[in-house]
Amino acid sequence: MEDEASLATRAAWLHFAGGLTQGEVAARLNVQSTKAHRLIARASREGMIRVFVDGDVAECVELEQTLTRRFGLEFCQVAPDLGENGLPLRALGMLGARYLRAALELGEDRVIGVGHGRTLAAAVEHLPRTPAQGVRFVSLLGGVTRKFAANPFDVMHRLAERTGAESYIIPLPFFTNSQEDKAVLMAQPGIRDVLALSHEASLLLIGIGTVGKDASLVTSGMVELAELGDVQRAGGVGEALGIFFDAKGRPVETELTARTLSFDLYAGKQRRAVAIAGGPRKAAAIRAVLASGRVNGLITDERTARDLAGSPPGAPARQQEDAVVKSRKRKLLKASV
Amino acid sequence: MEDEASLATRAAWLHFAGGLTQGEVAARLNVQSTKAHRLIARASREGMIRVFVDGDVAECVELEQTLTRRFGLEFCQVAPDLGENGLPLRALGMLGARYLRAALELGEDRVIGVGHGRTLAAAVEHLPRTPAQGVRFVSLLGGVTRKFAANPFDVMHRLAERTGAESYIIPLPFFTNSQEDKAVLMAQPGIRDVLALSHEASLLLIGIGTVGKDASLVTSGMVELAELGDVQRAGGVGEALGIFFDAKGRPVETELTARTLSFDLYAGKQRRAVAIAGGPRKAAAIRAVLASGRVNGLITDERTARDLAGSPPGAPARQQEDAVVKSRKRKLLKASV
DNA sequence: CAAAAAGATGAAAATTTTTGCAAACTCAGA
DNA sequence: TCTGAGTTTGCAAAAATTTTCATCTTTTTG
Repeated sequence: MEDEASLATRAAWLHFAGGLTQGEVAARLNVQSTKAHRLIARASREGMIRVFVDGDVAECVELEQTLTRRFGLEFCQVAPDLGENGLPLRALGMLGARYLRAALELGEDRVIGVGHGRTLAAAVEHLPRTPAQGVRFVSLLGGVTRKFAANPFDVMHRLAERTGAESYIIPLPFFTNSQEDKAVLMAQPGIRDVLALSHEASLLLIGIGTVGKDASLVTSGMVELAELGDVQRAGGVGEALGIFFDAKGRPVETELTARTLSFDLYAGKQRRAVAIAGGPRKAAAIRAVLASGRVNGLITDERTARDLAGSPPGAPARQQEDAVVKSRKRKLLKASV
Repeated sequence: MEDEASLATRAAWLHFAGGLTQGEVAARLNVQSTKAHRLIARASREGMIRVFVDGDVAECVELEQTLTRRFGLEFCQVAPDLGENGLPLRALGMLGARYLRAALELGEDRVIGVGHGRTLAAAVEHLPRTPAQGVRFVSLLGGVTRKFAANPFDVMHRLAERTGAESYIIPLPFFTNSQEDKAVLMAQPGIRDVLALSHEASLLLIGIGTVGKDASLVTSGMVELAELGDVQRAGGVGEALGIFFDAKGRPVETELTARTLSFDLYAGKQRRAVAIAGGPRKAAAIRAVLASGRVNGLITDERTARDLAGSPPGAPARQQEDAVVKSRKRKLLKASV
């Protein structure tokens, strides 16, 4: 077992780093070429191979500039369209991982706050092993869900595992049962420390949620649909770190607000807060959150970026034509990139 | 032109990040599949694709630990064997580039000193574009060679080009004709400044040379074979930054010493000095240099590491058998990893 | 302006990678 | 020791990739 994994790594190294043909790898390792293939496939499957594409795509760069200007951002990154259905998790995960990696290697941030959501999970998923002792990750919100869906603790754990950094979580529900509960829980010794730590974060990585009935807040069981209904009626369109914003970017106060257990985006100094978000139904939510001015960086995908930029009439149609992604089995790199 | 590069990036992104087949990429981009291939190949060739192999190769990790202990190093990295003939430039280049990149992104070193040699050249060759303004590279030795072979200036230039950093060279021979010449040359205004700068370096990247007749010092025409003979007779076995060391790590004084135009490893404070070296005939030289205690990091390849670790009797022989690497054209990833 | 050189293109061939499948193996439980 | 589910193997076919080569375009240069 152990031994085989090491062999798989070696095979992958020979193939990807050394550029040997799978046949050559096989010869070197004294195995059958199909076995070499399987070793390499295994290494890929287990996520040992990480690929980043660094160059610029003209259209995306343009969108980045447009969005930066339009929303007064400090920076913006747009991932080229991969034609994914539903959430563009792959594209976002990739870019998010690249950003996070750069931040880690730059080493300027000693404490990094982390939000919730499938998109953030995808970013961590794509992060290559990057040693970063001295950095501490801290969860910005309570993370107990009823159903399972990208368990936030897993995300934090994986982050710790990939970087060797310590990571602190808040083992409490995102939304408490009552305002009193919230006060009691927040006063717990362990919890207080984590909350205090989160205020030291110089970089916040956050997701953005919608308020529709397909919002992952609902599907993951964090909130009841009815509760979200209140928010919607009050004008809420987008959520970040448990705060709901209306279309103008103003926080919406509802009964939920008082019992939300999360980092207070409005407390303390303005920090570097980077949102990673995108997807067919997210544009309005993203607009709302950006309008709040509490977020100064955005990582999104090309289609969403186009939406946000105000979809110019003569937009290139060719992307759409055959947007149907053949659902064939995933290619080697596919699974792992 | 400009436009094509962008398209190439998009194609590469679709292929590597999205996992689309080259045919699918072609369809999406409305081009011929062979053109898609060429676009992707181009992106790879230009170093836009970064591949990380995350897993550890058990044997290499073990060797790293052994060497770190045995030579009292601060750190050691061992590249898995790629079965290269002659110098393992690819493996070393790869690991060297990774190290340099990490150092650049960490941004702690404002001045980085750079030595000579094909190995260092290979490391720079593999370095992806890594913006690093504010860093200055400085050549640690004179670099005029008689014949051409990995012209040191080219290395420095490429380093500058890849990183956007300034780089300073010493446009003089490595070995001057006489001791008097050396004094005169070193007093030149421009030269003095560069030498002064090199003393500010907090990180030194150096190569290690042998003293045999195939030493690249000889083949590149920097030294006459006869001159090296003197060194050998005096017990010299390895060279680093123009200083020759005997098997115990003591510097060897010869006639050559007095007219060597290079950074003085013995001057000033001990710095972080990392040697990148490996290859079939280098073990003795590396031992000598490490024994001097002037170097505290080593990046080498698996075979050399095994040599250095004292080649245990029952070492795996299978690696050796078919070490012949077919000299076929490079695979896509090959060029870029 | 025309010839030469350099570069891009697409069809087809050669090579490499990936998958399907049946035989061989492993190993816990009867 | 035998049995059967679950793996692992290796062959061969299928799919994808890379290279080759002949042709066509563009650029350079005399």
